[in-house]
Amino acid sequence: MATIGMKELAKKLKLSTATVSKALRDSYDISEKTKQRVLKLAHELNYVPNAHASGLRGKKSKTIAVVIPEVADSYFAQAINGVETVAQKEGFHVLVYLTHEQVEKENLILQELLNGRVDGVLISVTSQSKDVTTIDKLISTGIPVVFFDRVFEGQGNGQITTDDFDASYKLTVHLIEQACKHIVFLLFSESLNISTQRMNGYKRALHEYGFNFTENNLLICTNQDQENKESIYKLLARKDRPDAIIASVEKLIMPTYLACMERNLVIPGNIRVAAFSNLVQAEILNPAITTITQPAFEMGKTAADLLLKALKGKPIDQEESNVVLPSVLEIRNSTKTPF
Amino acid sequence: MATIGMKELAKKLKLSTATVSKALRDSYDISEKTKQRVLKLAHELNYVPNAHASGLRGKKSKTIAVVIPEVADSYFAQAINGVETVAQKEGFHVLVYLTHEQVEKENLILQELLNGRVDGVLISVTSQSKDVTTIDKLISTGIPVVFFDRVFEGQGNGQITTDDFDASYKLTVHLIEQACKHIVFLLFSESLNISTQRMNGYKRALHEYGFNFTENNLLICTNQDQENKESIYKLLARKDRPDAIIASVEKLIMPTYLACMERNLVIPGNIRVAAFSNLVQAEILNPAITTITQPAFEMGKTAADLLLKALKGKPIDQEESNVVLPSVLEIRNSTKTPF
DNA sequence: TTGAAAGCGCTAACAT
DNA sequence: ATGTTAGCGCTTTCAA
Repeated sequence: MATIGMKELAKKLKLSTATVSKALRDSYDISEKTKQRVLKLAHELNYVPNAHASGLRGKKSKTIAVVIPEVADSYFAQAINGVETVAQKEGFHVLVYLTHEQVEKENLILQELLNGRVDGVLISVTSQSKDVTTIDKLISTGIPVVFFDRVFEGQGNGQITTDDFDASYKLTVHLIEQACKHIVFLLFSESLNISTQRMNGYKRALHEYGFNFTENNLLICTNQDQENKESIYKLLARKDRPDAIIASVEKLIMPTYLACMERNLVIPGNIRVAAFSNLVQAEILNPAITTITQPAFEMGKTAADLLLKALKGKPIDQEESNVVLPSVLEIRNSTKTPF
Repeated sequence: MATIGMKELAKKLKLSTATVSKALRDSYDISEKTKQRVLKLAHELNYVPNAHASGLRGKKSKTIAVVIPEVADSYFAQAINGVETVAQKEGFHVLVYLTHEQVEKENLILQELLNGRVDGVLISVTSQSKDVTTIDKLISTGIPVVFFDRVFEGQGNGQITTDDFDASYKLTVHLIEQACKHIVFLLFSESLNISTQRMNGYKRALHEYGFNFTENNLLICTNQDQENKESIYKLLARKDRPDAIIASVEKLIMPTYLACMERNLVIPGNIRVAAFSNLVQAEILNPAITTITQPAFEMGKTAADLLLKALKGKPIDQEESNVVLPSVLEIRNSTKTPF
């Protein structure tokens, strides 16, 4: 049993496919009566237009791609949710592609999108991404690209980010106010804008409060949990052991907590810990962790809205294409000075 | 600058599109030399075949849909990862649809997939889903449907599940061995197979150990976090307050922990808590929570493998289409008898 | 070994 | 207000 197509629909109605097509798209030059007839039967027979045919014909696929490093991260999971909400409302389909933090994969994926599969792209780049040629190619092909969170400055048709610098600054100040004297920043990538923004906010706070910033203030992490845990474990044995750690991305929370446990260091008694994270369970961690929480859902929503607006050919002013949403510093027990 | 199409490619090579097409698909009746020439230029010019054209022509879209209740849940995030891994390897694209636990949405989504947009469907149904007509329609249209985790017994082209009954039984026995006398099971849905399986394993253990099962052993939860928290909060004030709680799905962990905190009940001192959850951070919760962890990634992978196999028209035997993977009971502090 | 041509299902320009 | 028809880009007979 195949699905019904427009031709059969037309035949049953004793109309031409053209009329049916127009009726379905609510064209002005079809009589109300005919429209009703068509709509009714289409509904009854569960007519669904063939996506490839309309895609081929109309050069529109009603599909967008979301290209992200991974799904198993609260931020991205929540962001996808936001994207999906908008897409569903507007009748768009969402293709999800995971780069697994590999630039090469990212590039292959973007290449594949060059030929009509999607109308637009939402992307949060890899920690090593630098090259914009494929993205430029997409755009010059007429496929708008909107960045969110991990953006390339000044690229694409829009950028949705958070105030990483400020948030990081505030968090660092908070730690300093909790009497921390040696805060180590766990850096995730040296090229990612979010990483440098976060690092710079941290540096700025250090500077303002008269602390020196040296290489010892930074621990460069990778995408390997085990590796990270070992580096942090070693970090905790340094003679100038830090009295606070800032995990610049969510995935660094686990290795940090575990390393502390293994070293028998109590958080926050012996060491304070804070993280950039959207983890829903932040409050019930042991101890509850102070976080900078991004409006992830909102960001996904905003990015999708912007993309769809671009797809509709609506004019987009500078302000709209460059949105910076505020993160929230949620202070919890992991950074509170115990008495 | 538009993207290059096969026609231009053919012209530049002084060949017909037919030859180019065959060369690209490595057809037997094209000379090796021509194939090389075609492949070379195609690569140089970044030729990407138009997805809609091939989709329309060949009735194959190289796309599968993953229909799930939500992404912001460790299980689903990990499962998508598994699906994506297989899809990427096989050159398939993945459309993700969220039902937000609403049957109506689920149905609309499935309806939309009836017409060629995807070659196959992976689904984990809504907590209220009961009707299989759309799924049957998909299958009879030639679009295979594979269920994972939240399945309809005996439906579709395959089912990937875990040993929920056994896992739940084991967990309950564990609690009983920890001297728990009044274990309450937080039920998420009354119709979902995973829910009933989990509940039945629990009941069985109670029974075997000589405990009565009454309505008081069950707390029916919803999809509303706040609502759930309140029910649990009330539960904790009953004269026969439970000495253990089993959260049958991950999202019930937060309300449970929070309710306990608000009632000043210490886990596991005053009450023990365990959950079905794939939360990566289980170990660093306060306290570390005992979980039944499903092989989520593996399940996604297995489901995708099965679906692709069906798409390739390979024969699938009963055993293959009905996979039950083992969950793991990870005992942590939340259920340990304190001394 | 290569090419000509039909057609996948739909849309839109152009008749009627 | 409705119908005819061409064509989107590709694949696949079938003929050369």
